Amino acid sequence: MPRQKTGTMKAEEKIAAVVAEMIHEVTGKTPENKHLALQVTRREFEGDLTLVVFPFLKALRQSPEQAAQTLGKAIVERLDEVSSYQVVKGFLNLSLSDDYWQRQLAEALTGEENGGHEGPAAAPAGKEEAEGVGGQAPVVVEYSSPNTNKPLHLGHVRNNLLGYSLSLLLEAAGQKVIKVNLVNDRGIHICKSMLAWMRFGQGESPESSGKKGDKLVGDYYVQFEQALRQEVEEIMADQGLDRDEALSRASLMREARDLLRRWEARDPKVMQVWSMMNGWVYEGFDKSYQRLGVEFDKVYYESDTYLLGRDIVLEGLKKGLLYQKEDGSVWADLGADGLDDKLLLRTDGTSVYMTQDIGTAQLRHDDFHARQMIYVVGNEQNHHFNVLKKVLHKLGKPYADTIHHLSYGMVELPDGRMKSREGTVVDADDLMDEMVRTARKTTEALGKTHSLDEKEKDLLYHTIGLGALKYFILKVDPRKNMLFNPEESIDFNGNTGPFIQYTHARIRSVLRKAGDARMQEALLAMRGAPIIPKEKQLLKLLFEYPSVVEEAATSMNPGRVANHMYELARSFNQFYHDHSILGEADQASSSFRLCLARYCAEILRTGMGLLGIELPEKM
RNA sequence: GGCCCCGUAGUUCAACGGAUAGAAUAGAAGUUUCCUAAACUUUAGAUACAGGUUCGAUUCCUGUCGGGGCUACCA
Repeated sequence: MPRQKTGTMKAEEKIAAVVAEMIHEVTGKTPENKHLALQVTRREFEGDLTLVVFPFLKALRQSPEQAAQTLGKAIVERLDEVSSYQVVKGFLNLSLSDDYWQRQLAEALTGEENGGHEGPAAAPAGKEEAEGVGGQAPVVVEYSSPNTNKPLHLGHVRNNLLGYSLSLLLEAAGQKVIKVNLVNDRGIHICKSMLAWMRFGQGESPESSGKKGDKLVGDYYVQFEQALRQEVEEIMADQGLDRDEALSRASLMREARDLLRRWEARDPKVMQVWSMMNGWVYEGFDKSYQRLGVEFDKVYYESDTYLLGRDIVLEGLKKGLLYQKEDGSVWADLGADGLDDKLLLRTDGTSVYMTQDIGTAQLRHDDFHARQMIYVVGNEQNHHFNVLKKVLHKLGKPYADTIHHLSYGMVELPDGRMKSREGTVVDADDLMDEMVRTARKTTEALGKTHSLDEKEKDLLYHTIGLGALKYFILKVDPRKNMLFNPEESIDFNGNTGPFIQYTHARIRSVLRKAGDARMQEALLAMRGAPIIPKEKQLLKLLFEYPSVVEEAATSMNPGRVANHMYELARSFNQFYHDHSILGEADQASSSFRLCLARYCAEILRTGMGLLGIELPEKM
């Protein structure tokens, strides 16, 4: 069901009400809400809204045709908004009057808000009560969650775009949203890049080398792994040991572990290198985030949360909620949940990944008392989050139930997943560079940049390139794995971001030509214009938008919005190809089309905005 | 081995249990004196397989086959 609007009642709700009433009159039963939901009539049939009558047949004791006829007749009689109905098999197709459509359009264009952006204030009054949550408890969305030993790659790109878009979607659906990042800034992998830098770096810095900070640190991590592999090979050859044994004897590995111990002991020298190198990485990340257009309200660092996690675990142990083995390691018994027991503190008392996440969850809960804590994390960690929830339950934390893992699929390459060992990792910055380069090439080839200065051009190419990338990724259902082929550049034609951007630019061009005065006139002058099929199709898509946003928010799937935006743009192009807006002789029709085009541009802008995609005025 | 996810045109993606399974791209053929041809039109092409549930299944259930993930005192 569409969200209840303050003020006017939508035709759909009135229709549903009439149907419910009719069914009740005849049968004495109240039909289920889900059966009263209307769907937009498919393109190939006449009508605007469709009611499926099959669910009512038993109660009404009528044939599909009869039932549809009865209901259709009653609806047309009782509601001015509905002008006619057609019955096709068990489907009742209702047509709304042209006048109703035009009133809706005028209202949409003059209202303060446009579709889907109602803001928290417009949320229905008893909503919080109904959910038993006091006030405006926010939703916390964690995304990005990078490690500080490697630059961002394509997988992070999907994660960041999803997390950011999801946050905007939830806000559009009336929630208060806090965007957070959790930086994994501690652990053996960080020590590896530190060690390599200390050994081989000779004081190299981003300034001295001109390298982006995250890249520089990533290079040392790679260098460590190479040096380590070489040392291990040598040990294996010289001493005839197997790989595991050789690994544990390798001096590099021992030094890295030693570094970790010194770090945990807060050795000032180690801390100094650590914070310096992390600083470089953050500078680099910030550049990438800025280019991607994502941001955070708060950043958590694992180095701040793992100790809290350890305290919580120790407390749980004291309370007897956890158990300790003879070697000193601490475990959660998850046998009752059908899972293996989970280690929470190692024999030497240090923390594991799970321990840190326990601390993070607690800290986050204390900070925001969120109604929901969403973690945008890859589906390879399904098990981890399952266990996390179970462990928190075991520890008696009620917020365990507020945790939701938005488990998204991997980005795969034609030969499978990215592997750093095989050098197939697609770097985020490189990818963005390439997108912008392609945007430049394509745009210049079309020769449409005369009127822009250099700065405007750069901005435009960035907008188009990033638009293509974001749309490419967000149009896919987050839960599914998706494929990226580095050999083929991401498309700019067809079902793509630039296609939608281009459609918007064309509309804006028409609107500029019309001018403000004519636009104002049009609002009043459009009444009485007959609506033709291609206009009707556009109207349907435009007014379907709010429910699409709602659906996208509840299903946490920005792809819903992306695909709707494409439908809308395509539908506009079809209309625009066949019919003139400003050249139309009939004043009412021309005005109506102008309004239609304007609303179309607005919905495209807000909808694409929810995907983090900007739409240029010209391109 | 166990658990989880996924199999839709050549390819990449759609489809609250609803009508004749939509698009894009690649292929073939067209459209520009006209508000931006990054557009529009036509054409051909798919639900892995076998059962079941029901008015109706790509969607839900069972089995088979195929792909991926997880199953660390890594993160």
